[in-house]
Amino acid sequence: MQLLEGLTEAQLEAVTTLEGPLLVLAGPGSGKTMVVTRRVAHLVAEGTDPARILALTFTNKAAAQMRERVSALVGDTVTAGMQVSTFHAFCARQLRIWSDAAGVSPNYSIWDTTDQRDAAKQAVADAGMSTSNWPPASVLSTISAAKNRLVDAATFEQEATDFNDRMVAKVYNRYEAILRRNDALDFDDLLRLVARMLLDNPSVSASFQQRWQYILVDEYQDTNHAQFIIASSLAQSHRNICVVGDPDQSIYRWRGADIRNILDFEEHYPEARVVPLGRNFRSTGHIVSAAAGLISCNTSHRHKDLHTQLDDGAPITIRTCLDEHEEAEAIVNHFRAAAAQGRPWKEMAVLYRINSLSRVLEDAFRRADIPHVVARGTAFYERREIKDALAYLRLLLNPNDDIALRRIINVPTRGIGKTTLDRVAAHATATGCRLGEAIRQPSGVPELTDRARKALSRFTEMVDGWREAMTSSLLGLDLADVVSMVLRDSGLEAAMVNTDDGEDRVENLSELVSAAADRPIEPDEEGNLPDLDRQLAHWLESIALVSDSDAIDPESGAVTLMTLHAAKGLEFDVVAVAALEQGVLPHSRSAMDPESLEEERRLCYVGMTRARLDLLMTRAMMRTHRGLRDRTMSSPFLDEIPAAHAQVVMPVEPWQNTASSTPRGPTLFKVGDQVEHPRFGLGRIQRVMARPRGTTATIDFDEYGPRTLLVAQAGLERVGAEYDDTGA
DNA sequence: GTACATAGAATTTTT
DNA sequence: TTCTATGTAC
Repeated sequence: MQLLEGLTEAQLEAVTTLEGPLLVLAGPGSGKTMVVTRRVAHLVAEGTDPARILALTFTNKAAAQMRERVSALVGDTVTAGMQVSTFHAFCARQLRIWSDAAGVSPNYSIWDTTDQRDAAKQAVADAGMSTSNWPPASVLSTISAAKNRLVDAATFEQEATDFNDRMVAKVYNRYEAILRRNDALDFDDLLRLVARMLLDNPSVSASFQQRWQYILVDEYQDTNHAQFIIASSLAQSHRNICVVGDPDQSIYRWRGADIRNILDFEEHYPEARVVPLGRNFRSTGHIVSAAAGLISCNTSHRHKDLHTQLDDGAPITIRTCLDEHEEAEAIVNHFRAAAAQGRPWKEMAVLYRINSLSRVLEDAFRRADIPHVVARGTAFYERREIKDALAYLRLLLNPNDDIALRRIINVPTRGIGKTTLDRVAAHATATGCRLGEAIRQPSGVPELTDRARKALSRFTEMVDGWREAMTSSLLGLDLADVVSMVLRDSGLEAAMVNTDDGEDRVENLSELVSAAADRPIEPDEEGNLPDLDRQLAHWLESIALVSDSDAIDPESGAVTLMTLHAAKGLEFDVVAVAALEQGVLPHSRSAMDPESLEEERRLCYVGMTRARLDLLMTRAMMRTHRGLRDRTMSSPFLDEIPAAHAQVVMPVEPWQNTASSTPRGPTLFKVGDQVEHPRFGLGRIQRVMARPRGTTATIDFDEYGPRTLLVAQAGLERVGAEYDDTGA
């Protein structure tokens, strides 16, 4: 049978073990995706009803990929019945279906990180604490960790022993109250409430287990406690649970991932079959050995090393550069050389630890005219006008969502300013009603001016008008109609027209309308089309759960720039990992804690193992961060890579480049001079260096940014008088 | 009530 | 560097 062809013994075992608990330990490049998809296809081919299969992943992209690959094997009529979903999307959907059992409104809002921070900030203030001593973001991360362990506010308060936890407990209580009052859930709630429901409600749990008889969990090493509870509850009776993962690729500890879930799988399921896939089919020998050498420095690394039967290939390159600009240039040149040998751009990627590094790299690729995309799927939905539009829609579904309400009640300005809102809010608090209700009764608030009352009434009429239009079967609106109606009536669109970048914004808004029109409409469990409210809820939900890695399009024909986290699960012919510096990779925030340092090492390992043929690792000796230029120290990880597999490249003539060391001789240029270049136009010299091929100057061009050129060949002209200030 | 300016802070990764 | 929050002028 075709499904079982060309597999190694281990892979075959993983594909054909259909019943009972199964742990697949899949090293990078070990054919994990192929094994998983064939196993699902095999399950269906053996007569399992696809509707009984539930596959859970971490990203939408992984879910889409799995659905696609299984379809390719068994046809999409079969996969249509299958549930392939991310944990969060699965939970979000189940909570709308089982809202009564879970104790939430079916129209609940999902609050994103910004909304959460606003709520936490308010909670800190309500608790009488100062937001400077208790930064909302840090309090939130403690709360998030508690939620992921299924510890609610009351339990957290009971268990809080030290001062810090006791203070956080006060915030946690109030934060939860705010969420509840607003019919809002944060990301952690989605998992937590489903886990709680499965634990506490036997009939719901039974119904879930009846419905899905085969559970598959991808990236199991990254599951947190809530996800563990969900997966094990689902498999409780039939124990048909297959988990796939690799402890060496666990990189989400900071988000509550508990590596013990995968390490202790055999304890939870003593009858489990364990299939290690350690042979790498992806990368050439030097790359595999370099990565294996690095990961062997982790004390948590217990499994057999990765190995390959492919050729050795080329050693990896470890390159030290002078600064981030030269680093970006080195990567560009490296990629250009690979392209000259016939490698397509889409088979190349630059990986970095922190998003802020993308800028310099992006500039370099743009200047070099190389097609490139930065993986930032959430960027579109973070634009102000889009967030505003979505807030209107959220409010339409959930009138109790104060954060949405406050965001748009005066956008565009309609005379409902801070004073008015404060008065209404004070009144609402005093009378114990919600803000959303209070603005509907402006006459009940004595402090308001007539003008403010009128403005509030107009706002209410507008929203009510939309609701009516939505429920009117006569109009027969679809979701895209609703979106454009809101954009038009709210004045959001019209207000854009006169702003400086108005055209782009109007375009973004119409893109949002197209997105509403193009979104897939899934029929519900009974095969009926959901009503407009439900469609809106599903759409907003899918938007809330978009991630950066969702934007990666393998067919785009461009170099991909992304974080190391976003790169998990992907592979490329040529990979550059940038900024291997102390404090960046490993990140400075991991320095205190040995376990975090190990996670940074795993992150580096994940990055290295993305490369099939060619791996470049770079670091800069100087780097500008938050506007400050600093010397850097090399990452300890570079020293842990076995020398036999790496070729080390150092800068040719470092440190002849300070302002005082202007070379003597025929050079007419020195640091700070304004010069003109025939192609790049005006710029200012930042640096002059003696290099083997002649004197070079690094010039910050007004139009093209910094470039390093050979003075003898560049045809530079000095412009204007000499300046005393160097402008730097 | 609104728009602009200036001071100050900024946690890395993400559902 | 870039964003945000707060204060000031209209």
